[in-house]
Amino acid sequence: MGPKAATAGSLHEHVADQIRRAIDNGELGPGDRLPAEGELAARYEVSRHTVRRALADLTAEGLVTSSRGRGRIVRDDRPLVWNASTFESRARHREMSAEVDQWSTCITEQGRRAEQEIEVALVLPPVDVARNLDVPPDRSVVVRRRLRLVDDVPYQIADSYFPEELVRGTPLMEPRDVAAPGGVLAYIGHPQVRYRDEIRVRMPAKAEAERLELLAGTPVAEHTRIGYAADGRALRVMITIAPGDRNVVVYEVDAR
Amino acid sequence: MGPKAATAGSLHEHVADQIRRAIDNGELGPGDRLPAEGELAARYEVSRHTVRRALADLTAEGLVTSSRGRGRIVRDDRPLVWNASTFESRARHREMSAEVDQWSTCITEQGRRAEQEIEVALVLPPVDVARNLDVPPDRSVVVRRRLRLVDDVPYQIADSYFPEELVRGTPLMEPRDVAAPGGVLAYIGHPQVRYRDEIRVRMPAKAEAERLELLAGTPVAEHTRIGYAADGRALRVMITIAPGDRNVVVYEVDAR
DNA sequence: CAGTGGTCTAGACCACGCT
DNA sequence: GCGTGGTCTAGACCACTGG
Repeated sequence: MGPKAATAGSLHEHVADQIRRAIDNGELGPGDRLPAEGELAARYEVSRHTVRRALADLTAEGLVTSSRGRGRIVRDDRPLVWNASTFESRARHREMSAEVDQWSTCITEQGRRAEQEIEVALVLPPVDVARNLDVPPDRSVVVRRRLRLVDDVPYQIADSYFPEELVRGTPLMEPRDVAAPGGVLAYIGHPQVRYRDEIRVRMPAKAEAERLELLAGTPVAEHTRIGYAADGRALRVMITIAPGDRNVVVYEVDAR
Repeated sequence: MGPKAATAGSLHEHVADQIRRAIDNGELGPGDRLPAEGELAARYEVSRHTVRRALADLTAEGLVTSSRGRGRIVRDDRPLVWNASTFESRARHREMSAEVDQWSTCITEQGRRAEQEIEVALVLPPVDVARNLDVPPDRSVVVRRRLRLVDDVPYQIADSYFPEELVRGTPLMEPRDVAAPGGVLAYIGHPQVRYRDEIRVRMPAKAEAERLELLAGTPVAEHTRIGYAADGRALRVMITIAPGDRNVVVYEVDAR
């Protein structure tokens, strides 16, 4: 027969549609194993390459995963909730113990185990950070880089940038968990009274995907929080990379 | 030579890395055309299939686009801002003309042209909607489906679900723009005083990708807003699908 | 060791955009 | 009509997983 007609109702699309349908209507549930490539090729009477193309598309859509030797399975994503509107609020600080940080509390409340890998450095700020922090781009800033883990699975990357003079000699320069009544910035004399959050959605860079151990077809939210003092000065820029398969971001808003 | 060594430093990864680097350091800027597949195959001394694999990965990462006959070009994404915290706030309603709706205003302020295609229907609610709206899953609800366009480009899908008894006989049953001082729900006697927003990040379903004319490798934010009355009753569930290449979601938060 | 997915080649034809 | 990407086959070997 030779090569088939192409484009619109292409063979690989047909194969992908069949499998997608099986997943949508529950024939194939989360965790189930897909038939092997060879079997699918036989079933639909196409070459193995065509089956692989269909499966590659489904993988890019985030529906299935593959691993060598083990086969392909339907993904099972049940993200945890991250309440960005109460996170770091002063009300929340008041009702919480001063000993544990906000992040750990948020996760522990959902019955999971939280952990952070922390690293502190003095760096030249990325251009976006310099602009938002209102410092010259050639002026070093302090960055606290955290990899947050839940039950030993990477969950978020969260990098906080501070003007150097603000945090020099404070506990924020130490690469470990810090917590204080009312929040650490308030504790060192610079309470944040207002935030601006910007949320972008994109595919991860290669380095991010590796650090977070992301499967193919997993997008991330890039959540930027700029914290301001009462006089309008920017105190901190926090950039959180939150994989879509592990995070739901929540805001509770008053319709004032 | 035959088939090469595989996996870690695979050939297609090498090719992809080279091109990625050229994009990162500006050798290839947004809008620039990539060399043809054949030329890349020759340059890196691999088969065309291997080049295609590398380019497919870059496409899935959202870095490049392709179209038949025209070649591949580096993507240029400059998203518009959507301020979800002031959107629909009563303060915002007060300062706005009662004649135009919030969405159009938000876009017009950024110097662009907004448009909506609206459709109203009576449907059985999706399970999530039924739960959030606190109605039985077999009880019909009213849905207002909107496709929002900016300069004729699809920008968001926004579907609002209402309990039927709430909107029967009101302007909300009509498939056209509605606006009223203080917001339409307030106008018909059910002001929203509080919202809960949930933001999920995922790859689009096939139908969504087609409706929004998304390029491969474009993730979406699924933004669910549940509006509550003063007595705690849920009045409305709005589900917005916002493509990552066209949207930045913003929240302004008081650190009360 | 058998079975699965991962990588790669060589070669063919089709559909589209542009000139 | 030429050049581009899109689809497809047939066949080969490699690497990992699990019994």
